[in-house]
Amino acid sequence: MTNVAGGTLRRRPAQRRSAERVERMLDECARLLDEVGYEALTTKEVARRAGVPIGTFYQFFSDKQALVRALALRNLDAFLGRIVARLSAAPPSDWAEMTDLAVDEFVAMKRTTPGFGVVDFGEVLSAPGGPAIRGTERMLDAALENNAIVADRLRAVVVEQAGGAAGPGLDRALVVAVEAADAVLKLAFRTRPDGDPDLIAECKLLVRRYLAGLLPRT
Amino acid sequence: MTNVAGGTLRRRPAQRRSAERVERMLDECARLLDEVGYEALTTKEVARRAGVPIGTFYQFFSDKQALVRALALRNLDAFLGRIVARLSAAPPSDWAEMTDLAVDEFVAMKRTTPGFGVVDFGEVLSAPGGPAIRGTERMLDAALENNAIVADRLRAVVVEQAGGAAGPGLDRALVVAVEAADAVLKLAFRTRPDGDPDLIAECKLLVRRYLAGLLPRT
DNA sequence: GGTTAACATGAGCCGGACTCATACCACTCG
DNA sequence: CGAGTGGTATGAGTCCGGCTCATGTTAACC
Repeated sequence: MTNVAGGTLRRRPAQRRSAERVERMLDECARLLDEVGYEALTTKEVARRAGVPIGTFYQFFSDKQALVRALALRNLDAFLGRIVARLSAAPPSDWAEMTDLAVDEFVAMKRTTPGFGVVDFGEVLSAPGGPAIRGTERMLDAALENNAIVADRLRAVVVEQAGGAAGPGLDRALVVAVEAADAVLKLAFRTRPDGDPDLIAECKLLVRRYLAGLLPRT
Repeated sequence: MTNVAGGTLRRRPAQRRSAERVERMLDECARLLDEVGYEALTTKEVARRAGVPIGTFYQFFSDKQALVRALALRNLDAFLGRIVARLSAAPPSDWAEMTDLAVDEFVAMKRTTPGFGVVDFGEVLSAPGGPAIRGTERMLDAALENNAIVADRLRAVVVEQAGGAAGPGLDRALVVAVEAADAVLKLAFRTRPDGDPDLIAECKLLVRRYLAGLLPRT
């Protein structure tokens, strides 16, 4: 699993104290994201709450985006970790069960993990302002199309679990499914802070129907 | 159709000159969005390019978000206008044709209209940072869940065109379909500036399969 | 104990969002 | 035709947030 230092940190924390500080900054970032959102989040406030001077903050994070990106990656790993854990604990017999499970885990994450789902993996993790950025250095390469990572890891699990054949079609379908599900789930939580159950159900349906034509039933 | 002044402007332009200025500001906003993205867009630069002093800018737009929101609404109206025009010119005989047509129009808009699709209707048009905003006045009510507007208008067209029965299930399905399609299409344009054709095709498939179970075939 | 390199700190710089005191203008009325 | 009046236009200036860098502090090694 990619950990927090996976290319997003300026300096990898060497001492235990530094590592704790980084964690605290990420924690406070998450809480602030829930409280005020991405735009209103300030690095000063994150540093203040984490009890870290602003200078030290910038020793570890090159900028505000890097902070949020690091948090997103941490959350992503937690999310995938939970899915993998549940899959190996009780392997589903069915495709539909498997995707339902993924949706349920997303919902559980959203309810318990501060800052989860506030930032759009696809948007924020790729370059600021999308691919149209010109004058500044592109920070793409590192994180371009990060939802593809979700799809990638899911694919590995999926191919292994269900014994389905891999292929470009499957890959694309998974990326699309993840992107669509992500959007609908975000809508569900925008509509209702605890997640509109109807929309969550509809999300499951969407993924099922989309994938139904494409995949074997194990 | 909601025009630009539909609740998003501080002051409605009375004279012709003012109206032109507002249009120019929106045009420049659109081009800047394509060039540098939302974050790097500055109100000063928009005003400068539009040949309008910054003070005047703020006479019409309460803040940066309001500007982008107004642009999004203008684009949305253009988009829906095109769909309605094509629908009445050559009514499709089929559900699938109709949704394909909507996707094609989205792609055409994206290719010809600066700034289209850069801002997420759902995200930017609702409150900054989602529903979790606390300290500041909420600007929800006006624009909460704007993708619902797309769905709404589509629904009207759809029910009329296809003679299908309206209902809460249909409404929800349309909102979900729009949200999902929007996300996948954005992915298509992030992957390739001119829109990845495979992903565009996959988007059509997604909507077809999702709606197939729900709707009559005319 | 002394030398050196890594790390920590926060005052301050730069620039962007947004305001407000002032100037300008169109129009009315005596 | 000039004074009055209410809306409109303007841009210098305020405030604040992202980010830096000169300086102070600690750790490590000889």
